[in-house]
Amino acid sequence: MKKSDRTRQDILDATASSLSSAGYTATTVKSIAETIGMQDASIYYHFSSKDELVGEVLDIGTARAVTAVDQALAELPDAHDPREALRVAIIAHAEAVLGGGDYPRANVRTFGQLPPDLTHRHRQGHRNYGQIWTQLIDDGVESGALRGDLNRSVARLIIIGALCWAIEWFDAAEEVSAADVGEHVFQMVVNGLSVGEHESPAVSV
Amino acid sequence: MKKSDRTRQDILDATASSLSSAGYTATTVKSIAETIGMQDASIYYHFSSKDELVGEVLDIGTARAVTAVDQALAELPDAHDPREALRVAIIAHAEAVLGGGDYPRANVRTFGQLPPDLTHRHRQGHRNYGQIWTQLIDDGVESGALRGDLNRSVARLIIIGALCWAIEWFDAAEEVSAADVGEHVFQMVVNGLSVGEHESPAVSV
DNA sequence: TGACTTTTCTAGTGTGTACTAGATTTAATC
DNA sequence: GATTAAATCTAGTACACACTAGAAAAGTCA
Repeated sequence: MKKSDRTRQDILDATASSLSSAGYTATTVKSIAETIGMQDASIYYHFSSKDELVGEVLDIGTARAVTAVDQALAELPDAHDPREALRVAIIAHAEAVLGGGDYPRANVRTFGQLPPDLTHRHRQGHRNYGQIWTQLIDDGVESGALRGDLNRSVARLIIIGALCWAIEWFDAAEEVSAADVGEHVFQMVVNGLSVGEHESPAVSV
Repeated sequence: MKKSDRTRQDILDATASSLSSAGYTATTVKSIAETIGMQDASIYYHFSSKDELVGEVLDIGTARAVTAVDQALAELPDAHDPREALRVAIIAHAEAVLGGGDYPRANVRTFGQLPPDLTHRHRQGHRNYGQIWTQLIDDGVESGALRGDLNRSVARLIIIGALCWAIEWFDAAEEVSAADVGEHVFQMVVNGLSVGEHESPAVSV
């Protein structure tokens, strides 16, 4: 029993690592097996198919990203500026996807390259994640802290998009931390959304 | 001579279409041939390999995006606000990639899924394109219209990233045009960058 | 029409992929 | 230490892929 769990975990880790750096197609069952010193056929003792294995990795990645953002929001003081909530969420997302482990990264990296079955399997998870951001933006607009003249759905997708795409250049950008990227996205995007005379928040200016 | 050119163009068009909707791996030589009613082997009379064909499609896509942005900037009045230049460039990019043909779209869609040879082949093209944006941001900062306290390189990548990622959700977003997406990115990102008391531009507020 | 060139097709090759079946080894239990 | 169960391996299948060779067809022009 023990052995199996350990091996299973090794397989998941190797898959997450490969997905996050090489993408879906280049992640072959054989390459995963080689990474952990096994024959490719042995993988099938633990997982019934490549896609079931990949699906499990992506599930873990989604869960970790959601947890990271939820936890960051939970640590806010009871009465807080809705902009601060957005800031905390953006930075938590950036740290989870860029600086965190391979699992959340695999999620973003393989987005748009997955076979239809897997895409469909994770649609609900993505919707749920998007819901967190919809709520944050709605709170901001309804409290008057954020502009209401823009399409909220488009605004949400632009924020998430800027963060997700960062995975394509983050590794090559030296001297910039994951939190830095989040801070930049917040500074650019939220100060753009924010209504009024810009009492620029502590961090900048 | 005529026949060959026509067929060649059909092959390029079919490849661009497939790349932009299905990605690199799912774009097979056979599927391209089927789209235009040929046998897969016949493709090789016109192109020596799949990657040469794909490379040519990507070259065309890059050229079209560059042309679109350059042209939009050229149409600005001689004396213009650097923010307006950024706005015009952002909208031109959005229209080229989202609303334009399959070629620029293929470029963005396959980013990160290409084999190393092709990635390397287009590195210079991407750098040149990035240079346009670097210049726009530098102009803005040096004229005092844009904040100088943020990392310009990160800012540039965030803007381009927000635009590129839009390809992943744009088709599903109804009632939003490519120009709308560009306008939203500008409103969010540039008003966040801009220094001072926000004389919100005509379009919004 | 007939000679010639251009273009496409038929029929394959070789390689890499996910996956399977059954033998073999390793580990746990009595 | 023998028996059983768990885990891995060896050896293969079937299929999709990019690509090739040479025959066939289509087009061109005297």
